[in-house]
Amino acid sequence: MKFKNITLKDVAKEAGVSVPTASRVLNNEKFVSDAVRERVLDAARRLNYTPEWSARSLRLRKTDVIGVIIPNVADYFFSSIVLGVEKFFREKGKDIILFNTSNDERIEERAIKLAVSKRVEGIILATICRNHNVIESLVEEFGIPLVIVDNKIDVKNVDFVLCDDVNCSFKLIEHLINVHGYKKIACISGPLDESSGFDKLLGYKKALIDNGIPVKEDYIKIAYWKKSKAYEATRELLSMDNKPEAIYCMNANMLIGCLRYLNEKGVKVPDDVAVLTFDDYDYVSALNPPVTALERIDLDMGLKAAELLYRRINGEKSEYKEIRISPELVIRKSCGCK
Amino acid sequence: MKFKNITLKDVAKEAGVSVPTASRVLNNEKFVSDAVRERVLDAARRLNYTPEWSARSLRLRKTDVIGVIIPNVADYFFSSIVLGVEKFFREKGKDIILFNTSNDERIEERAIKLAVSKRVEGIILATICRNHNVIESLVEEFGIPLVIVDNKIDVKNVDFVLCDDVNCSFKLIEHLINVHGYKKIACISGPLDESSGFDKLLGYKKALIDNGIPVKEDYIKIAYWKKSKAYEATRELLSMDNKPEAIYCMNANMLIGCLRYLNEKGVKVPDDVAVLTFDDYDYVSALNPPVTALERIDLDMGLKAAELLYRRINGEKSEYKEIRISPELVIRKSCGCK
DNA sequence: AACGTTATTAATATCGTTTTCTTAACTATG
DNA sequence: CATAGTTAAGAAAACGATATTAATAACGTT
Repeated sequence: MKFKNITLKDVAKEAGVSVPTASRVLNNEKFVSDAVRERVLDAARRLNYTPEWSARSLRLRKTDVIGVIIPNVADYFFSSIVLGVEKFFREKGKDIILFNTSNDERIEERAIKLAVSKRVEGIILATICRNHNVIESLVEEFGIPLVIVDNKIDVKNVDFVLCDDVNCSFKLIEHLINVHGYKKIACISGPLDESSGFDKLLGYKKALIDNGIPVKEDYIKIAYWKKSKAYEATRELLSMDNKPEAIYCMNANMLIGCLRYLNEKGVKVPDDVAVLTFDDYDYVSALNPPVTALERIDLDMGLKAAELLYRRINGEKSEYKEIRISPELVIRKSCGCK
Repeated sequence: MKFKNITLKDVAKEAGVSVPTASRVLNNEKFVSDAVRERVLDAARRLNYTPEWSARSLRLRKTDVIGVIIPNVADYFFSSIVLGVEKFFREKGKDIILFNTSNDERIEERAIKLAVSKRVEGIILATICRNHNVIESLVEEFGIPLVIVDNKIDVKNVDFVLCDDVNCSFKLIEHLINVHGYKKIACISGPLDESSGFDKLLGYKKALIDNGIPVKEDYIKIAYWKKSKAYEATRELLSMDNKPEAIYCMNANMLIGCLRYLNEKGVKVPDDVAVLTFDDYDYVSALNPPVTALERIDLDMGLKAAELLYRRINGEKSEYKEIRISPELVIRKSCGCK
């Protein structure tokens, strides 16, 4: 069943040349005669030769492998990032190996170390880590290029690809205030020790304050990006004496939790309460009513991160960047429009 | 910045032993004195040694890498499979490298060849390929264990992990007939040259026939798993003289397309038309009304496939299996229940 | 005391590449 | 025609690990 692998030696022998010559041909180097080149290529084709990558890696000290470390592949946001990264690097002839951290800080830490020990050429990381020492020391010590997506943390010598969370949140809330005249706006927020949560809340508050509406702490529910907690939060919000007129969900997961409760109780959107979400996914526009959101950026984010990483791998030495993507509003019916 | 990598030689020197001895210690082999073992481990720790995997692979002729080939990571169904596979194999100390085929047969073919040439130890494949020669010849020639998920194709010496599509479709339709008395049931189907599409249609037809309802070809729309085509199909169905009482979407993507049309036109579910879907994802239960579906199996599928593959990698020689997962109905309101 | 046995370590070969380093042959130049 | 320069190809070394084989030490047996 399993035959002996064809090596360069076999190809060389078949073509009647030395091994290094065969190597030179297959790597498209100069200084080989056309006759020999032809013979070697022909032999390689005939024998169906495929190079042994581990030998090549060993010699060349490069693996052509990229590490992608994310909290959850089965989350639309992250899997879209992975899609972009895979597409970009596949074309460049690099493989990506995937690490799923399950939102566990220790697993993330282990994943980073593992990736480094496997000599990946670069890492794209969607971090949930609060302890940045590991990251910092690995970057310092091994000099592996690192691009962090979605969350800003305090680490040097790293590129970031982020969403312009503050302004985006701001835009959503201003729409509610300016167009619909709402004043009682609640939000279901992510955790505040992640910049993507913190900044979104910042934008929310800024929009209120700029428009002379006092921030009401009761209207802010932290649901840690989770459906079940958002469900609970929605229940609490609707059982208040001073019910909000609108609920702003800071990601799509929490939107799902929120809508589950609303549908269960027969609360009408947007008549009884308006609903907004940050992320726009396919199903958001298929909801009844379709939900107002911001344009999708995950695909773009993956692509941008990949591009940046690629340039670093190829030795670009420029200042470390912090790219902010700024999606536009996608107005649908759940906010009360139309 | 980037220091010289620490090799086993350095460790050996530091510990004052030979290289092979250091190797034996780190691989937990017998025939080393406790004193030496301690010295080597200590040296390795002090120098922060990490093995060079390509060297190890070269010598051992094993890569500890699994290939996962799927049409689209950013599709919930497939990313959930990936999640299961990653979790399983991470624990076994194996990496997974991801190939996204973008639903393109040629890319899939290339991915398989690439995976093989990278000497992955096994492959998990969600295929859309109609030309099975490539698969067959690779399995034959290289003897790499292969587990195919979601679609049955005509290939020998391969394990399958599938959904019991015929019976599941049957269950859904029978529910519509028996409980709700519907007779005019349309379906939006996947392509029929994939078993997952063909078998679902088979179950649909069987349910009708077994209950004495003639199959009406006009009620069968092929939408190739796509949102846009499902949108179009829904439009066609609702513009028929003899409108269906219920629409059965064979996957969640097509459900989204279908619902988009229904919501846009203000068609009431389930009063004007009942709706069913095959796949159940988080958002399906957050829709208004929540949509009746079958239990999720994607996570389970990934795990099962990984287990099977792992056993093959470890040399299990038993008969090749065809595992069928059989999810139960999840009855919600979109079918007219409650 | 001589020998065999066993536990521990070292020396060497090997995996499949690519990178020097050489050497040979050919070309151009005066 | 001599000499330098260029092109083409091979020989040998290297990458970092492990497997195989050989060597040594310690020990018990007779």
